[in-house]
Amino acid sequence: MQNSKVAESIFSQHDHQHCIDQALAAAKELCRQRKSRLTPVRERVLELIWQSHLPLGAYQLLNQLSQEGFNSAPPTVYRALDFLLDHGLIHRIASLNAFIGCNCPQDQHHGYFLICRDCGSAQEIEAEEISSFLRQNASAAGFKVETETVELSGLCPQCQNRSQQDDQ
Amino acid sequence: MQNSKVAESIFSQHDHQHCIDQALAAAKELCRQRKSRLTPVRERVLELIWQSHLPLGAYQLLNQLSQEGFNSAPPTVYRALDFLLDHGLIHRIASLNAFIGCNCPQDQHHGYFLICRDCGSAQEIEAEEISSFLRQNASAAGFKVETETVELSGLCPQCQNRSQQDDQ
DNA sequence: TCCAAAACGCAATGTTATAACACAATTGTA
DNA sequence: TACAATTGTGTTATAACATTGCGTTTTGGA
Ligand SMILES: [Zn+2]
Ligand SMILES: [Zn+2]
Ligand SMILES: [Zn+2]
Ligand SMILES: [Zn+2]
Repeated sequence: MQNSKVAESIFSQHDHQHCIDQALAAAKELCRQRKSRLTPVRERVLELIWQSHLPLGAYQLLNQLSQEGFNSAPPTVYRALDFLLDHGLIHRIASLNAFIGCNCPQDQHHGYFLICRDCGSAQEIEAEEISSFLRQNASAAGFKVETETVELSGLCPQCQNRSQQDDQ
Repeated sequence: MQNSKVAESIFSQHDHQHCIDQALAAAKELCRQRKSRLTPVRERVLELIWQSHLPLGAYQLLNQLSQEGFNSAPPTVYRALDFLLDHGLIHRIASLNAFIGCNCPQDQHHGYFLICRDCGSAQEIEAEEISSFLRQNASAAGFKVETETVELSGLCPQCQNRSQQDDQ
């Protein structure tokens, strides 16, 4: 965790093609290093997930895949998602049953998310402090944490402004 | 949040009948105050949820209800669950698609959970520090938190001991 | 007693995820 | 290159979770 990208807000306008390019490049490099195969389906699913910062459901991905001539049965997309999850290239958002790209797949980590209920965007936020804080709380109960699900839903800066304007 | 019950670990052996009695009594009192109707289905669903500290899925509840002569279609149990959720008598655990009783429904709060992957028990943990910490982190990104999903999965004290013994 | 709102019964359907098994592609090895 | 083992994919079916719509019953209050 922690490179300069992480701090950038995805809620504001930004060069999203850069997000995509970087994610795809990182994925290819990672798979090369690990001698894992980023097959066409897997790569395409990752691209589809990165088309925006909106978490996508498996069946949304499935629809898009099938329109592109890929085979379109649930196992196809779930297998691709499993692969991407295993390699940390995406995260699953439990409260939405949806999947989102990870912008720092190099280092193993849990995903912590800010999810806007209005525009739907999900931003992954910095982890170390949160993780240590939560683990500290858990260990007070003698509990050994293995996986962490932290998903905060609410309003992003943009949508707060928008709803204020609407009030007027 | 915050009465003496909260700190007690549900992972160790305890007088669980006391948990049940207290939860049911609190529910009745709360509904009385709010002039809400804790109907037979709703009460029975709450009892079923409290039969242990294992989060239960809607269809597990449905099976048990039907064996008791209650109507057994999904909407029945989901409506009861919605009622109980609305009144804070239970929490939904997103990472499990399951429901668990709340031991302090008096005050409105989010549920933070320690979930043992071995025995399946889920313990709700104290909230205020976690909540303020998370909100602080979120507000640094200009994000306004409304709902919080915090679910830590791992090994409870008991199951840590057990797996150590198994290793020998 | 009558009414409106709340709760419930019921059937169908929608959504998310996995099981099981056959076949194809890839990789490492002799 | 042959060939076995592994890994990935196609396909069908089904499990698991959740909601919609509509009509009937119950309930509490005017
Ligand atoms: Zn972007
Ligand atoms: Zn937003
Ligand atoms: Zn108990
Ligand atoms: Zn346990």
